[in-house]
Amino acid sequence: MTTSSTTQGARARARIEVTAAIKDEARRQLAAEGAAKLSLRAVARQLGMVSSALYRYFPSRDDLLTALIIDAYDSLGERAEAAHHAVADAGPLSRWTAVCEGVRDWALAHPHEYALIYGSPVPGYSAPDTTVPAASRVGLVLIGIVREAHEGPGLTDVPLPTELRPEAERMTADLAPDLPTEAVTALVAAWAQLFGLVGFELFGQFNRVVEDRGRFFRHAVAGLGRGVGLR
Amino acid sequence: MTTSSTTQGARARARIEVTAAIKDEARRQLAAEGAAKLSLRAVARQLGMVSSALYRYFPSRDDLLTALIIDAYDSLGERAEAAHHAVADAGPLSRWTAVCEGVRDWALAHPHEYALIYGSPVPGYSAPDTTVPAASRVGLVLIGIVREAHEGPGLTDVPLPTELRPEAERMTADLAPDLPTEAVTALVAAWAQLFGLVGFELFGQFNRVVEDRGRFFRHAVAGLGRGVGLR
DNA sequence: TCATTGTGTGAGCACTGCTCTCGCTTGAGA
DNA sequence: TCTCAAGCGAGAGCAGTGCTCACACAATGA
Repeated sequence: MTTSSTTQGARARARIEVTAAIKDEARRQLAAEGAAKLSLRAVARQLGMVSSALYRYFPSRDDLLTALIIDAYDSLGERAEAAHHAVADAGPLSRWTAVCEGVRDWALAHPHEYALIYGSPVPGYSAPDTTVPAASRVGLVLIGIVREAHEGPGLTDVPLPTELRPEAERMTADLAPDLPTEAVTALVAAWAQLFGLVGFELFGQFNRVVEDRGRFFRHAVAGLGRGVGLR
Repeated sequence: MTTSSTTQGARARARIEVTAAIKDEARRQLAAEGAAKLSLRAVARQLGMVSSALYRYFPSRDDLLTALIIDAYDSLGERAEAAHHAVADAGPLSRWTAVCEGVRDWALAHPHEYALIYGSPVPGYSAPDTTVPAASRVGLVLIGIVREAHEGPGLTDVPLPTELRPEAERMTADLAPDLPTEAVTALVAAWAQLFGLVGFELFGQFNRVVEDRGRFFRHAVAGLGRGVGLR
């Protein structure tokens, strides 16, 4: 045991490659057919291996899905971070809408992966804690925008009823102790509402209702940003 | 042919009963295990019939799901309408939050049915137009609240950028020509955002983030209502 | 009365996730 | 350098799935 260093034997390198190949093929099937039709046997078949061999790499279908979920969160998180960096010198509200549009663009480009992470959780499946860091990335970008606004041009005041103050302060301590608790609370709500907009567009709820969805989305998320105190 | 009247033969009545029994058992399995694990064979087994017999009533698994979807939409719609009637003499904003809380309560009580209609669409499944009337009921309740506010105490002004005006007027003509286009546009956005809040709570996105979810929800939807112009 | 229709049966197809045993190959320690 | 456990792939097999089809029986309407 105690095999430590980076340059492992051919065995270990092969394992990494095969694992990646399985995930790639699985992602391809996911994009083509959706999570429910992702079949271990079909993945193995496509890779020219027998289905049981695949269990050497992923102990179950759910574990494969978990790997794909983490990748999807990371992919979306990267997109949000990239969108943020691309408009680094704009005002807070512009940065906010840019990040939101990055999220929407990613979702439209990867509908099945979006459904995997923000749609209904698959069967009895419940995401393990492993996914938490990747899942947090979009939220962290949004917090970053509020923070920069707070330290820079400032935030407008948003109301917070007293009955919610204990919970608001709990959340603030957890998420961003350096920010006004009103802004943090509004941010959490806006975060959820953002994905309501994206989900409704993606899952067909806007069919026959909203046509010019890009413009509608831009307007709606600008409203969200203002609700958080950005300007 | 041309069998017309209500009091059909025993055959027809039996068909209705069996159809209902199938849906009931299917709903039971849906609530217990979720849509993906709903099995025609298991339903048939539970009902003491052979699986192929079930195809006399529902031509495919998707058709059974469609029936359940419509029922779920109707159940949710009823709940929203009941919540509305229960606070008929309150102010518009109170009525708004009451309806939103009705939606949330229903979702928490029927998580799998909620996932079925507002989560990611099942496999390759895409909901047929049959579901539209049932799916519209919650939206109609919300429109009704805005209408009563408009005809009664009035709506506060909400901004609408000129670039969105054409789309906003299209939506208004479709949904509620008698209401201010600013309010209708804001309403559509709030409608989607409402389900973002519900979905995040139900699908675990609020785990480790929001604890006092009832209060948080109440606060957030009050903000949504204000964004539409209610007071 | 008789033919048509509706309904339940059971076998069967092609597929799924997953398990288990069997050998081959690899690579680290003696 | 040799050895032997561990890693890995093959294949058979189990229990389950959605769905189809030929068949038999019962209800219905002409």
